[in-house]
Amino acid sequence: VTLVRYSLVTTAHGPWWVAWTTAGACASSEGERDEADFARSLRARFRGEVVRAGADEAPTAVDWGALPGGFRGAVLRACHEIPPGQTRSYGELARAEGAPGAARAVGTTMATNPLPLLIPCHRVVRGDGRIGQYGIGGPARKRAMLEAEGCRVEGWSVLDGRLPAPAGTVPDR
DNA sequence: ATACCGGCTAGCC
DNA sequence: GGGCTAGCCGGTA
Repeated sequence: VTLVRYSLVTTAHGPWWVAWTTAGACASSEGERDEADFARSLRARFRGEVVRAGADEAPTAVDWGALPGGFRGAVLRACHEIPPGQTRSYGELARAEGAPGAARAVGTTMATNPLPLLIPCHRVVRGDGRIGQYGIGGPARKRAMLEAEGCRVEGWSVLDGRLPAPAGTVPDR
């Protein structure tokens, strides 16, 4: 019987719902979403109590046990390590997992990211530098997020995915 | 088993 | 640079 708490947190990329267990964050959703809808989805996914808590209690740690394992879990962990202001390509993540042809599967994994922002799937772009797709808000949102983190972007492409994050770059979440 | 489906890529105009 | 194609792979029905 797990206790899941949740709150609406203010982030550098707007308001987001975040839910967490004692181990860390376990679910997230865009802040525009209806609260009852989010809470309902939590009750469907996790057995036990779901209660609202204060935003200041929201963790930055991830409850990896509540997330998918296997290939997807490994890719999510790799994505989690991409620093702000940097990007990696779908193909790079695939190669890092020893599955060099699985770029497209990485894309699918990003599209079903259970913790957007905390697991920064917006930092995963196409191999040719183009921004690629983004589930919530589309490529325009993805571009805005990358720019907000200090990535140099021209048109729909990132110029350098490995620039060090400028001073004052906002932390994850 | 088997047949799709996708936040992709490499190759070729 | 752009546009198109076939190939790719993990996940899901």
